[in-house]
Amino acid sequence: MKPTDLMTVSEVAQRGGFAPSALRYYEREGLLHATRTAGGQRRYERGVLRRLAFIRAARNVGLSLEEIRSVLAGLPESRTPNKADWTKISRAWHGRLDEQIQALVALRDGLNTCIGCGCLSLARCRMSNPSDVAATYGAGARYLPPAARRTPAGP
Amino acid sequence: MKPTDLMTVSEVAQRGGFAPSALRYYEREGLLHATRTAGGQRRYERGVLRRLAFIRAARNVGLSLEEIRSVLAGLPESRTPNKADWTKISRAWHGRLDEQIQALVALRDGLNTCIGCGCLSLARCRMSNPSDVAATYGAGARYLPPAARRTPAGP
DNA sequence: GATTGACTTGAAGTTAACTTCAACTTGCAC
DNA sequence: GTGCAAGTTGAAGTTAACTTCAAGTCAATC
Repeated sequence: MKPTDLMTVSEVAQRGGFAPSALRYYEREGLLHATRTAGGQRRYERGVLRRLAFIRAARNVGLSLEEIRSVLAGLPESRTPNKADWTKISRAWHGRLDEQIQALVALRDGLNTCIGCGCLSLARCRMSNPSDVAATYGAGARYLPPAARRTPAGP
Repeated sequence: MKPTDLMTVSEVAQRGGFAPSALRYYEREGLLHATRTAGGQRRYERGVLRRLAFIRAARNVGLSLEEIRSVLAGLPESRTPNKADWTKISRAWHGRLDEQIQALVALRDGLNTCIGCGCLSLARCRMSNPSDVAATYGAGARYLPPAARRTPAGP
């Protein structure tokens, strides 16, 4: 609890790989919390880095900030989240990743079929049939987004 | 080339699973072409359905419209694209899908490690380390986007 | 105690991929 | 030949996830 444990916004930005503006945005959106100095400047506890690591990973997996927010809301506020807290959350991802991998494999194999038959037919091709898309991947499923491509905010 | 082969915008929207506004948008962006009636209304040839199927599949795989546009630009304008034309394009996707699957598997396995060690450490966890993200997945890689979740435009 | 670089806020801007709107025109059925 | 559903356009609106800006404040150093 030494004050030296606290980090400024630019320090966190640097170490966490996010732009300061993103940190402020995340705070407004309720994903992050910062204490304040007497003068009103943000000071972050070390735990924020783990939180940011989690946020980045979640974004890479395709979760929206809103989803991440609600997942993070499951963390205990009363104490510093421990290994078990994080593990519980992470475990849920495993299933999600498995689903995503399966969906992609299905997509690839469907594509093989298409290459084989050269069809890309609207009626049959599972790559693109609109109803198939809904049926195959379900309403809640999401996949790795362009976010994964973004360069983590640099200088 | 019978005029009866031509479809109206709402017919294509219905059959292709896109909203009419999306079709007009795609046309503005150079992904689609439509002939016009004397009065200026759009009429689509049957081939547009295959093109739309391709666009949908590409979107599901995470390509931006810009990328799709440039891929589609590789199709011959002088003749109706044939089986071989589409196959050539589709083949390139196979590699892309393989890459995406590999990336996801790496992510999942990294996550296993994290669950095992409970770390989610910024320094070590390949799930979230900013530089790892860039290094592991490369600048050009993209993954399945929220687009896959969207319901294909309905009534 | 003055300098100055880092920090603050709210508001507005950005991008992709569309959708919605208003005002007007076509084209097919009767 | 008329009625009206369906089509047309350009402009503006939408959403997520931020960034940028302007105008001003803080805090660490000299």
